Amino acid sequence: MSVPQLSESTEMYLKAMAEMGDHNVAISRLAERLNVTHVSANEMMRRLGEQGLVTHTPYKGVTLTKKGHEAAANVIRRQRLWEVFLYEHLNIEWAKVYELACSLEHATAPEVTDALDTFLDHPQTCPRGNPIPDKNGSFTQLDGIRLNEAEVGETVAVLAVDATASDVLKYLQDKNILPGQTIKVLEAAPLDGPLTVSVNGKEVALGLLDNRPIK
Amino acid sequence: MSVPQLSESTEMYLKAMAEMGDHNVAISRLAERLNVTHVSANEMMRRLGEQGLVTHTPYKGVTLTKKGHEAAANVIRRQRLWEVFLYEHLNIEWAKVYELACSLEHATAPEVTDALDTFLDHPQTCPRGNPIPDKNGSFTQLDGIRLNEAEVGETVAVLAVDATASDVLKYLQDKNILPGQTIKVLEAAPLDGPLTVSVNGKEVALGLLDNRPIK
DNA sequence: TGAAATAATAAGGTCAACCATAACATTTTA
DNA sequence: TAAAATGTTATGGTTGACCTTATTATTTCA
Repeated sequence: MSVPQLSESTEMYLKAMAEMGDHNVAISRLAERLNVTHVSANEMMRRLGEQGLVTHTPYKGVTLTKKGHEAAANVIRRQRLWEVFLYEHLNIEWAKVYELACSLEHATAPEVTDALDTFLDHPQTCPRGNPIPDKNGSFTQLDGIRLNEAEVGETVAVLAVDATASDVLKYLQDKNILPGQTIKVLEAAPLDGPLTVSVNGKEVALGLLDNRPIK
Repeated sequence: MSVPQLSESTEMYLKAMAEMGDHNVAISRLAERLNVTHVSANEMMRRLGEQGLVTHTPYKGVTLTKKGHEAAANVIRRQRLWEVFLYEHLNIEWAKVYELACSLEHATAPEVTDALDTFLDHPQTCPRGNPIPDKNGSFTQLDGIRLNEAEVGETVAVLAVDATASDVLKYLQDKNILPGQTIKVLEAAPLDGPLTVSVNGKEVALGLLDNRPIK
């Protein structure tokens, strides 16, 4: 009770936008990710526009305003802190943590967020390897490359995983493609096709470009 | 996301009913406690009745069914576990814990509840002294008396506090009327009027009958 | 026992966030 | 450059949980 100043729905849209690059996000991509129709997403963008959270340039996509970006960083902060708690302290499996933390984030008052941050000793990244914004919403930027940018034959360490869909996370968990893991790129199918990588001596196919490794 | 099978609103009604005695709860009391009109509460009771969660005997009040009682116990379990976490581990002040935990409870998946219970080492009571239902919804019953049932002149230990309203909790916190505290009943105004008690050598007036001490 | 208090129900309205269908505008690409 | 793809807007509908106002039913108590 009493927590939300922005609705859960609004927070989900803002978070999705931030996770999708913040700038000129196609409304149809947003709709896909949030599992709503593009008409609903359009409507919602109009509302968020009225609230000064996003700007919409027709046919070019939506962009977070400063205010929107701050709100999004705050949501992401809450979520990633919960991810750390669920993973490190409650021992919940890696692939489930994102989704379970997502529910909690919307119900978390600022003082709980801050106390949690203290309790966790100010973690820098979530279990997926992504940075946790600080109280003011500043992110430290990861300096890695996308997995599809790695050379064939190159061995890289997984820095972070962008994926949020639970089936993708489950797949990565099963194949042991987790932050810290070393993997070797064996083959890249043409036209940005699937990559074949080697993990712990096993070959794994990755159709998704959802990993961000560092050399 | 994805957590709730019962809506937040439904959970709040069920919890309130359980906290108010479970049996023949006057809909108008319920409405007061939840800050909705009695018409809305009536409507909602009709819906919960259709879902088999409550039975309504007109002019007699509403009663939780077995199913409703189980659901309520589950909500209370989640809330009280969060209360323990917020109080013991995040060091959030006693008077705020109830309300902050209330937000979290609705966003908590069963596996998170169970993992939290394990993390907290299966606590028996919340910071307000009330028992935490187990996984199956069984409560251990407190054996105390209500403060207004104590004799004038009697010294009692506070077993638990029933209050949930944040201003009441704040008052009790300020006056140090917390579980474990020893207090002496100095005077009882007639007609269930306010009690005067002594706490740490200070006199405190209690108009509310919202404490449950044990001899 | 009859008036006052309390409880229940009816009727109609709001609001956020969704939906579908359809028309129209712009951009991409073949 | 025209057709296909993509994006936008309009219209009307749904659902849950509220609201107000008003009427009717029951219980309580003086």
